Amino acid sequence: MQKGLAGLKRTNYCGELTKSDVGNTVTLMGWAAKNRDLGGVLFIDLRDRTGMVQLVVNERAKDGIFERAEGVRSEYVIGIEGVVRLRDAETVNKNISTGEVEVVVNSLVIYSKSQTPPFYIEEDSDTNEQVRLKYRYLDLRRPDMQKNIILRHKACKVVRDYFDKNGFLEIETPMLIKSTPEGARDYLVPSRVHNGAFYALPQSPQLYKQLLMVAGMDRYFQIARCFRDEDLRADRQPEFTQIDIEMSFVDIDDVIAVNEGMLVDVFHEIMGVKIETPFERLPYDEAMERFGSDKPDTRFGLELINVTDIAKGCGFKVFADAEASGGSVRAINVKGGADKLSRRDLDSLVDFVKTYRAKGLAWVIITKDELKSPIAKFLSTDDVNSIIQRAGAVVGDVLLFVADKDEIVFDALGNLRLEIACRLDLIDKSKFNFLWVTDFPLLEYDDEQKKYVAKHHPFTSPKDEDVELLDVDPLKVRAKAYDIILNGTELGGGSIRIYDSNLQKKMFSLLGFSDEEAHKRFGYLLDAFKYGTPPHGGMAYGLDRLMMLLTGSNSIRDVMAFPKVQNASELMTNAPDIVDRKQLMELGIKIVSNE
RNA sequence: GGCCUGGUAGUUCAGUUGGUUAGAACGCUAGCCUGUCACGCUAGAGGCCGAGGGUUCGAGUCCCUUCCAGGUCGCCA
Repeated sequence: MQKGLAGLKRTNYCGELTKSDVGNTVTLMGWAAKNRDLGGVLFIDLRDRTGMVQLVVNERAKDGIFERAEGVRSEYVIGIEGVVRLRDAETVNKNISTGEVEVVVNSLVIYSKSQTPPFYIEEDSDTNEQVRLKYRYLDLRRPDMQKNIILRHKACKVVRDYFDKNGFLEIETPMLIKSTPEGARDYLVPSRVHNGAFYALPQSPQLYKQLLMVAGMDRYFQIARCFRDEDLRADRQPEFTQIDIEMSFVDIDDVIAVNEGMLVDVFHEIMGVKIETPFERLPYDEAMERFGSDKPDTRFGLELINVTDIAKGCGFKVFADAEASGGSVRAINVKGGADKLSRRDLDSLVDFVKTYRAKGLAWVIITKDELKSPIAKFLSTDDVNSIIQRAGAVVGDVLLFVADKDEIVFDALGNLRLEIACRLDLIDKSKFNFLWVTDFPLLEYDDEQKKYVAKHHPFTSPKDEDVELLDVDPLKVRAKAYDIILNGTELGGGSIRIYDSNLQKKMFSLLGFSDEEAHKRFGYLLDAFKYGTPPHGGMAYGLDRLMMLLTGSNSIRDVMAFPKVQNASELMTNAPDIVDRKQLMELGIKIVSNE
């Protein structure tokens, strides 16, 4: 039966005991990580959030302590009172922070016993994630998970302190909001009071933060939970956290400066890394041309080379056709690749680009006196020389070509570039390459829906000098949008917003909303804009992705306490689950089978 | 929805061409052990081989279906 703390009061944490505590009587509480029973003396490693310390019990100890200690198994929760003692030089354990001392136990209470845990509570567990997630409360006891969660807390604190210091107010926005069917799929919450009506969970606090600017709050931030009902990935969860920011009376440079300051603080406090500002800025078009990606990893080369003009006239139909249908032929030059990429490797790279809808990958190996390539016979000597010259290729290099629509060429080569860098170990892991990608297109054309869609979101302002193009050539209009990229990962993005209700109306109409529709969905925003709206703009970061980078994790799940698995369920609680008929009745909901 | 990888003891894995009673390590249980820290020694328990169906004299192994987990494409304004 439970017996409270049994008269003990904790005086110290396990991991914090040092030589300076020698001689002190301390009371410790925690989990028994290990019990080494040597017969006449036994050792227990006692663990808490801060680390571990070795307890010693001798068989001569009074009050049956030795017998009780012998019964202590892994993960029992115990409290002890004891005296800190210096270890003999030859028994010091250099592997733990408290290895120079140990605690001689004078009294011992077993607060709770533990079943044998399904996996070892240790650093670097190799246990299947399925098991770890089912017993997440045990997984979270492991030191590396505790470290991640603690670091996340610290990062949030740095962020809060930074924005506070810079005049931002932390303001909460609602979780039960109006659905906006634009963008990702919404999670819906049925209303009991309004039969047949639904709230949505926010995909982001976007409109509320803009309305806070209209409300004169001037500078807002929030560490906000967001929800998107889309398929999961290693770096995507259905609920995730954004560091969300909005500022009044600013343009791009102001927002960028504030955000660079935040990243400087975070990297200094959390990583002890001094990062240089201002960060490089790269226009979207250049990012795509050079790296085939709007979030380029600039820690290595392998830049894209456009050879469309040379390839269009060659005898290789695939190249000629790509040009003729408005696409392009582009290549990357793998320096010295002839020795590093076997024929088998090349074949696997062909398969690799196919996952990005490329129809194939042409390769050319440059040897001393000939080209080794399936397409060599289609290329004239002139063509070959021009390509080699443009690519700066020399003997031993391998050129890899994709020909298709630009979109596919960029996607395939952009990802191929990363794949090769990874395989050939070309990435300097010690680098932190921060980069702003700017001048995104405001709109994209969606072939399926046959209409324009917003690249960022419908509230993004066009660049001042491009506003006139809205009527003439909307796809040419560049946005006041910017993404922050670190080592090829998009940490966040933002934009300067439209603050003029007429421009906002025009934007909605370009996106194919009738006046009526725009009013129904976003009327409150358009109305608000009629009452004096400051120019404003902001930014949002994926906190989980940031923590993934800061902790060197491979998955976003390792920086979240209770993540969901790929089918969006939670293995510990088994959510989502069916609910009582009575609950559904109250909500006026009837389940219709999907089959 | 598509593609790829995996599922065998509590955990991590091995399991030959389809062939007797499915193995190892760690963990667990019991006993011994006074300086261990991956303690050691001795003994022992522990299996619906993800599930269902099929082929076969015989299936962990081959085939089909299905479930689960991971990665990824689509999707993610």
